[in-house]
Amino acid sequence: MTEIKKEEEKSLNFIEEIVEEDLRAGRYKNILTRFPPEPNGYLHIGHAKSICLNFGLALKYGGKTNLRFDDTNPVTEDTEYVESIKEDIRWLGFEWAQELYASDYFDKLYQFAVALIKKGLAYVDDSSSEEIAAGKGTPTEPGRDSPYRSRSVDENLELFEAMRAGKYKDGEKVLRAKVDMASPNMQLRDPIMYRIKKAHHHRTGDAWCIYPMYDFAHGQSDSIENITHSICTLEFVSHRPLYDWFIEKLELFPSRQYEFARLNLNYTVMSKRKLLQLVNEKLVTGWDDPRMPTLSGLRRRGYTPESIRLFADKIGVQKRDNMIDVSLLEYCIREHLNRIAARRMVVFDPLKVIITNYTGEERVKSEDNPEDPGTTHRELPFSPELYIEREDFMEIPPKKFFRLSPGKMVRLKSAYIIQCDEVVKDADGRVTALKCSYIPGSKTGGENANMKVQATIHWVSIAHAITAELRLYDRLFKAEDPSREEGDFKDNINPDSLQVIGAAYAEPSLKKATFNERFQFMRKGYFCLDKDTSEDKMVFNRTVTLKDTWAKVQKA
RNA sequence: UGCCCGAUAGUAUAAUGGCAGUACAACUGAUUUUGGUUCAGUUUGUCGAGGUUCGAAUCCUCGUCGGGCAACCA
Repeated sequence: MTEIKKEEEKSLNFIEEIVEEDLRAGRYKNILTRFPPEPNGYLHIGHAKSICLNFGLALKYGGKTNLRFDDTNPVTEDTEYVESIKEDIRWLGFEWAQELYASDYFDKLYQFAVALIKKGLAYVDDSSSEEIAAGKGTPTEPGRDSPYRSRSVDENLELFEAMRAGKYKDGEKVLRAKVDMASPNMQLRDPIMYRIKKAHHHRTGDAWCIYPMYDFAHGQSDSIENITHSICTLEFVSHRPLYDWFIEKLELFPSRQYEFARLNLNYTVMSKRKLLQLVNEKLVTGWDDPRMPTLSGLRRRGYTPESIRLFADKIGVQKRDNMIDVSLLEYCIREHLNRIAARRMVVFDPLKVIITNYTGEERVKSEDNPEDPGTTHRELPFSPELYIEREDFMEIPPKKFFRLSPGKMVRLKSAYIIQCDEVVKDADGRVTALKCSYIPGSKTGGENANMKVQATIHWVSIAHAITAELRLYDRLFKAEDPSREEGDFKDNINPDSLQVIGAAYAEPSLKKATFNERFQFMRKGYFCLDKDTSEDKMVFNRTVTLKDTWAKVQKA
């Protein structure tokens, strides 16, 4: 009940306000949104913002969302991308009403173009692209009319048909809208509607050699589908008058365009061009490299759909430029993983502990998740030879060091309290082992279980441990805003963004890990199995570290 | 030097002319068999100058700053 109340009290973003007003005024019975990716790359966290907005709006107001591929440029697009995009949207947890393609409308769009020619609102231009660019003027000076601007309707009809029939080479002619070469809005200076591209299209094959431009495809596609709210990013604001112009002149369903600010994340690049460069130049292993901000990368890294939806919800929707702190994303994934991840013990950098007063072997019980009131438990083998984390011991501890040091006691998680009696070193003075004694009865439920010690550390039994490769990730870029730095953005790549631990020692229960599971390696972070796992080697990715206040204390 | 969009703590985001609030981050402290979690608390803000008004983050004017627009890309 309080949950619902909270939901009601939450304020609306500006697009929700528009939708509610439209619904209240009875402009639409139901809303219809669309997510319109171009299938020329993989989806990233920025797209997730748009997906959550478009699908979330429809869900909230009882409408629907179409998935429409904006496939009007055959040279950059491919079905490989279509498939990955569909997979990513489904993974995020959304279902589209219809799967559509701008290329579904090529015939219709051609008819629309003919209609505009007949109205004297479009013309074939023989100018070269350089001439057209020169004729556009600049933002501060008006453009000049093309010499072909006043061709007759009949001539335009004939030429456009010839364009379609393949009589001209690429670049020889274009179809332009006749709007206003002197408009202060550059988008309105007779924008190109169609260009010649003798290229194979991933869906229409070689049926067409002319392809509509974005501006002549997007709004019309929206109209054909009866999209009520066409939501895009801010760089299209200046296109809106053109969007409306085509719809008005063609007398189509009046879809309306609304713009919001795209997501920027610090220490991250988000442009498709730059991400493609990282992949092509092998600076990452692929689109799904766990350091990439792509949805496939985040998925492989161990991010959950819930965490990304939470993130999208928390960042909100506005029109001002923003730079979101990655720590918010990290908060969102920790928030989810803390609730669902099974706790396991894994030693990254082993230091041998010999418990001199313990013989034999036993199994100790440990809860899988203390956050879960109905948590299950597992049994861990305990024996006199253990590994603990090397960083959990210091021969000469600084003031605030709570862990093991000579003469000090710590608890071994879910097992006994031990005391360090002796430090074993090799010839170089490096600590090779610790001789400790355990406190009998200090195990959970024992008579000495309530003894206070300053720390509880994780451990594994050497005889029972299994090994696994661990991949630890850090931010891919050193600079907060890599694309804003001087020079090449790639100069700001963090050389330490990947750290591989070839063989960490894990409790044996991890042998049964599956790809869907999420784990918290206690005191070390959240992990999931990587697809590189094979019969003879398990590989885990660190999704995110735990919050580490000790690390902060150390730095200070 | 044209047109358009925008400006609220470090970062985001509310307050729709009436007490500037929330989250993340940061910092205290409590709890804790994870230096995790949880809980309590602290610090930090309306871009500037005028105007309208009993009252302005909100409306108006002028600035300032940031962003977008001159692809046969989307």
